[in-house]
Amino acid sequence: MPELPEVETIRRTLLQLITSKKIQSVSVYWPKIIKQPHEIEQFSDALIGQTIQDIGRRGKFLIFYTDIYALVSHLRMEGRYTLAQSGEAVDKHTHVIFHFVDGTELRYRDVRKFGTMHLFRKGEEFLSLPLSQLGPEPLEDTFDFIQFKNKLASKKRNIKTVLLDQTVLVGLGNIYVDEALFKARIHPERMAQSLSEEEVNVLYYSIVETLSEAVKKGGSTVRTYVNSQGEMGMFQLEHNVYGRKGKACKVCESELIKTVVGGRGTVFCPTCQN
DNA sequence: AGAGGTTCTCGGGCGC
DNA sequence: TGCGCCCGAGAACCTC
Repeated sequence: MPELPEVETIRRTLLQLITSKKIQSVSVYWPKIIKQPHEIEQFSDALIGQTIQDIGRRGKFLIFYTDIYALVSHLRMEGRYTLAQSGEAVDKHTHVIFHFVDGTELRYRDVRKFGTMHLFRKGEEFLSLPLSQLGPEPLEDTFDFIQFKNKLASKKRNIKTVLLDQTVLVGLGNIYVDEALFKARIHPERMAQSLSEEEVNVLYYSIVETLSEAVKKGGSTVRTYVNSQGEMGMFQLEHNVYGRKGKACKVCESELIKTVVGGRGTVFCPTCQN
């Protein structure tokens, strides 16, 4: 599910909704979501009495900062957060609930149960997995063109697969990688190291523009995703290729093709992207 | 029926 | 043979 724009939208929404709230207790109904600490009771007990101070984001990870902890949360395919009143019916796909002292609660719902949570002492969250190996943030100054170019030159894989590798850069998933490659007019199966400097340059700016534009629009709404207030993102209206298999390319009218690249469904324009 | 927005692990193959 | 890297497959789940 959420890629960088959706996670950023969720971060901003949740920040408004739960900052300064104090946790009274934590319920975990599907322990496998919690990857650290291994003992679920330690996870729940540690958070009792903690107050939400801030919410950060690193790539597709949300980071909830409390007084002394950093809770790192990945939504994978279908994870969702909602704020509810205690006492409201809990549906069967809700796996973790953070109960606040004010009678509201933050619920984590995840139909496929792929999402993960790791609890660290604040300051230690970047020292080990899952955050320790991540590449640069494409919307920050740390996304350096020269480094990006050198990284691509060292890879012997197709460009789509390389861009999905979160150690190369963070934030791109299956939707935005197809969109960025379309914008850059690059075929998803091109070998990364075969790209000219000019092509890498166009790709670099295509990634930045695609993601920042999507953040501005509140992300995409695809199937099950809505933000934490139940609002839908609007960027899907602007998709040029994702979800448009068989439709006409908005630039040249050619029929968009769907294939599999690196095991992922991939839509592109056979005329514009080569 | 099988694909789906994600990422981790594992085993095989290759080059040095 | 050993090591490192790369790649693809499979797994973690459920819904339509």
